[in-house]
Amino acid sequence: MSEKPVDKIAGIINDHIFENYKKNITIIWNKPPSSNLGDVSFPLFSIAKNVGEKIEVIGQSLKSKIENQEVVEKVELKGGFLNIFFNRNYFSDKVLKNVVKAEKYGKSTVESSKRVIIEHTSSNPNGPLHIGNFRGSVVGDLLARLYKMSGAAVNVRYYVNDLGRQIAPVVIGYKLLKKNNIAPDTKIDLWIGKIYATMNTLLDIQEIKKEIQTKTGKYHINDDLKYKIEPNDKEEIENLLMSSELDEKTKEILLKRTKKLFSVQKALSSKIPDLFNLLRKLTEKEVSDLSSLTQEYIEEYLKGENKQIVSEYRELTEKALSGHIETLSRFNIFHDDFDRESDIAWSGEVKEILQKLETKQWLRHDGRARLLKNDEIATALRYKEKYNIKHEIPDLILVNSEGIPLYPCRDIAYHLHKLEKFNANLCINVIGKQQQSLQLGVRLALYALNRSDIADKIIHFDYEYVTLVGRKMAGRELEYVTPDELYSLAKEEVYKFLNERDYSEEEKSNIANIVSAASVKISIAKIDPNKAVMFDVKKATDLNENSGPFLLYSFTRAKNIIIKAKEESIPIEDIINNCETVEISIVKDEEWNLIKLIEELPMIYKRAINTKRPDTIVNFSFELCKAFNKFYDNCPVISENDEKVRKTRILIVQSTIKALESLFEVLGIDSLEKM
RNA sequence: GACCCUGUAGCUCAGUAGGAUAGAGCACCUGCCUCCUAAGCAGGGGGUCGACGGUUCGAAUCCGCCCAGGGUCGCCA
Repeated sequence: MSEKPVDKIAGIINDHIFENYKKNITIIWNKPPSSNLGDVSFPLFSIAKNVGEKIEVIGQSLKSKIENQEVVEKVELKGGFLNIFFNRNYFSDKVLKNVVKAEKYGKSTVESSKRVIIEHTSSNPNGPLHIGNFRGSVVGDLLARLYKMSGAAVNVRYYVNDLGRQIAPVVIGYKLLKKNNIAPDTKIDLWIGKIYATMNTLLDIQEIKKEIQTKTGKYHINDDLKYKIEPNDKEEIENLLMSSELDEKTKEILLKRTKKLFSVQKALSSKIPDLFNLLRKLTEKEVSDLSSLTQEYIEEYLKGENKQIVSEYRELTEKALSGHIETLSRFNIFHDDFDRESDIAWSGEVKEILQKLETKQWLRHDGRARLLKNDEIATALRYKEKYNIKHEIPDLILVNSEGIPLYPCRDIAYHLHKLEKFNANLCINVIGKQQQSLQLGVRLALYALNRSDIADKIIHFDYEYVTLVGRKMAGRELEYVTPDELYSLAKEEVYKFLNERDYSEEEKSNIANIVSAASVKISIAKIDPNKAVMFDVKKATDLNENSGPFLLYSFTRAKNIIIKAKEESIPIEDIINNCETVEISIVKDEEWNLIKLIEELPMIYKRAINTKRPDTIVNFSFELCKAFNKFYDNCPVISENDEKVRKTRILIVQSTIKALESLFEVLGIDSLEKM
């Protein structure tokens, strides 16, 4: 349809008001609460008030203007609303034939002027993806697909934070295992996650023991127990601290840390006893001082000159990343480019940036540390004014007191060339909400560097984190749920259905893969990213609770009608290819409601992009499927005797298929003909 | 203390450029497979939209003030 009927009517109202009252007002419309009130309605209150006319009078004159439109069946004036009923056959004729003939329904050029970078996932390469950062993957993927559907050029990037301090012990642990010919007993990133938890715990134990020794001067560390807290260790430390001369606050902190470490150690030695003990023994045997070795690794990798260490780091992070990629691909989530934080650190850009900032009045020195006075930048360069920020903005720490540049420096450099490389006019960073102030800091730093042009193109698309029912996620204690886990749990559920069906093993496996992926992905995608979610594994893998399988099932039902119709020798291809000649005949509400929804799809895409709410796509898909299932139950296609009605229904089914294919593409889920 | 987000049915969540009787799914009851796959459909119960004020023809939606939960706030990312 070249112009939406609603817009056309709104236009008529607008013209009428302008002609008679010389006023230009925005016309709003909405869906009546019940379909027997009409298909669309225009509230007249504000219009009447605006032009100083009685609602009845303006309503009547608009009614007579509108009711002679071809697409309009009748107009009713009720309770201050102008209610429009469309001519169902006329409206459906336009919609169905347009959709059926479309190469890809919903594909548009609305955003074709945009070149969009979407950065998402960007999880630290020291363990598996868990549902927290996977939420970002899902949201980012939907956004990317949405922009593509709307004609934008899209570049999806993954920022690999391989410089994190906590990665060094993992590299060391991984090397120890490799040297001793211990092979992974599970998916590589999961295995790395275990090493991460273990090595960082060992490191912490060593460090706290050292600290207590220095501070109290009395504690003696048994060399064999450098990396372990025994129950009597714990008692000794507690007694020592209580009787020591240290101030209360220090005592309290040290005590708390000791307790925490003891419980983490306990958790690990019960969850992964073999690996934990093995790594502890290897560390004791082969690493004299884990703490200083870690420091050496961190420093060397930041410099990037020690080939040996660089290659060890690269091997480990590459492996972890390969696990992420494998996981993501199960859910049809792909990246175009991977950028390593270390590459940026080695490039010299950070130095340049710091030098440039050094010349500005906003850089504050504090010993060797460098801080950016963000509040002053935001005021002086009118950032506050532009984005309506009224509160104070905290400083951004660029360099720590040891003179080491921190993460934001690299992120500033990254943004500078990321946008230029792709010639992007929009950059959406899908990053957890915790980084809100950090991300703002980076944009302000760009302002300070006279690159407000770049900063203004960056959007921090923040999403809330995921918590587990009854517990917190904690990588260090191996307390997390992975998308891989959900995927296999969902698969078990799917097989419960499939085992009652007479499909081949190959078919079953294919169906199980697609349904499980959709189930997990949709269960995450359907929630507003702004909402912190309490994640319940049982619910997430309950197929009745989730809309993913429901969407897929609706599609198979639609497809099946077409397949069956062909078997019954109904000339489907012919009807579809020559749909112009079909005389549309709508006889049931279920047909009509479905068609109205199909017509809305392009608008839904537009709105999802404008409001940056990819979750609305899921809700719309669900509504559409619901309407289709009602149609399915009430409107037989193949056995329908009236030829016009039958052909109309075939076009309705085909349009539904087209709409769902489009939606599935945006959601990144595969479709099935059988399930 | 400052800032951001959230609070809607027993549970999980939609609905916010102000609109008519606040909606789904799950769970709980009741029906429907001689009929295109029942992973479906039909029906039922269940709500002071966190509280109180304000703005107006009209508020879950906008404003103010509270309350509760989560997050961030100088060297981790």
